[in-house]
Amino acid sequence: MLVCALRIREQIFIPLARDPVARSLNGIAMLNHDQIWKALDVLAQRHSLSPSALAKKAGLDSTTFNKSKRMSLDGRPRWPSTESIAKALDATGSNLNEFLRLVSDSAPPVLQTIPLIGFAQAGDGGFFDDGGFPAGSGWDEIAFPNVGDDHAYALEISGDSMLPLYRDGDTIIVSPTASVRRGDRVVVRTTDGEVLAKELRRQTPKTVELRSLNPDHGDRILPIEHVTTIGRIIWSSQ
Amino acid sequence: MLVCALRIREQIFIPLARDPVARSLNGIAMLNHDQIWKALDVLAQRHSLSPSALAKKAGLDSTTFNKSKRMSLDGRPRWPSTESIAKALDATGSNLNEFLRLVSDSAPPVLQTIPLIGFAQAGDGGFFDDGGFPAGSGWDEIAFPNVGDDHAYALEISGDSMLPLYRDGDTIIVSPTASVRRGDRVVVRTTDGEVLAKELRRQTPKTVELRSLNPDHGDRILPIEHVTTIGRIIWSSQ
DNA sequence: AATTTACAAGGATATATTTCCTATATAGGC
DNA sequence: GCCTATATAGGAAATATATCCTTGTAAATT
Repeated sequence: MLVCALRIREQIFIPLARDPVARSLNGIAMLNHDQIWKALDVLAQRHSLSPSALAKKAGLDSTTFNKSKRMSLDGRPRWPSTESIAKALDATGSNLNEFLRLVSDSAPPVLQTIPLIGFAQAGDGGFFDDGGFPAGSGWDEIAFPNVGDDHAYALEISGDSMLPLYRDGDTIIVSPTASVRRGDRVVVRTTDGEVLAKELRRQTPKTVELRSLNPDHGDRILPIEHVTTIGRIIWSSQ
Repeated sequence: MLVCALRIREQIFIPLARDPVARSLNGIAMLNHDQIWKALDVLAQRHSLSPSALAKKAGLDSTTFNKSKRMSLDGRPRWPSTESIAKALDATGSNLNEFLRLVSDSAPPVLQTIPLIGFAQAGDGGFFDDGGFPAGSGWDEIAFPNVGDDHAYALEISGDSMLPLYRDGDTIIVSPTASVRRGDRVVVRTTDGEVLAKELRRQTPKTVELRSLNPDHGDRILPIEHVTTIGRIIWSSQ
């Protein structure tokens, strides 16, 4: 599990900003100026828009965000107005949080919105798409550090069937795209609509072998064709 | 544990924005406009500055952020320019992410910097102060959602002594100020310099009774005067 | 090939924010 | 109370960004 632990560390452990040091104002102002324009470009891209299309969508003149207008002829940087940015954000259904995520390369890891549902509900239809990702409208949401998987979801445990590890009411964070290996704690969805939280013992081309988290329950060997998805459990509340 | 689970939910579960719905642009623009001015005011306050002193510190004219100039005579909202905001941030040694926290009342909870240390090291001297809070310079740091305890710390498990619950390399988040009750998973520090992760069975005026997380180990009953601190485990990596 | 559409550069003008300036209010020190 | 410094309101002018408009290019459509 050392590799697994390191992976978690890599994702969450960050070099945080130290005390501000003496800096030249001009250098920083230029940096933020570039970042703001870049963020607008990324915002446009994310919505499959060109800068001019983003401006138009925002009710601004199509030339407002032109690259050619980002520096004056006299070499002075031109800053988009705060109002223009607000309009662009609104036109794309984005909020200021998302914009500032785009702005700052040196930001701490962003919080991720993680959909949350009860464990018992997870087997019902309509909550996952074909890829095993959360879908539909029955999900609540929690905030958590970026776990490196946009499709991560949270399940709230119900009942005592996963003791001693997970108690009633605990919340587990699941990454459906994370690679899994022997020993990982996983959530498995079967074609029968079952949702299981187990430890992965072995995975072959034909079967998935799972060890129960509750020692009172036996191991489970599933034919691979009965397994819809396997997601790795990455955090658990206590 | 229902109350415990609810407590965690209260701290982390947030009502996040749903899908954008039809909204009048003017209403939203006004909202962000107010927020940005308010954020500038809070930024000034945080540095014991008035709006005019903040403007001056930023190299702007002292009237730039005057309250009297935030709406034009014709009723049109005036927005501070992005350049002015950038200068104010730089003058106060703030970055855009700190500004974000000030801007948006509906922002997700802030990230908390949580000190991290190896479990085996935690019993060594110099890592905790008298109140059981992290101290000294041997701590690494991770980012985590605000757990409601400024003194929370993280311990990285080493060894197999806490199986099946915690494996080698797992990281647990501990709140030293959280109240604990029977059934809580806790980290106990003793006067002998031991650090134990156990489940709290009973706490009386004279003793603390702990159930081992590893069923191979017996329960432990400690005289209260041997117990330095008890912190509650609130999250665990998997 | 001709036309239409989208995108972007560039210039002139309109509009919005900052700057400059003045006056008044407030707070702190003597 | 007086003096000084700071904070704030308000008006005019300077400066900066948005808007309007034109032109050129590329790609898609007819």
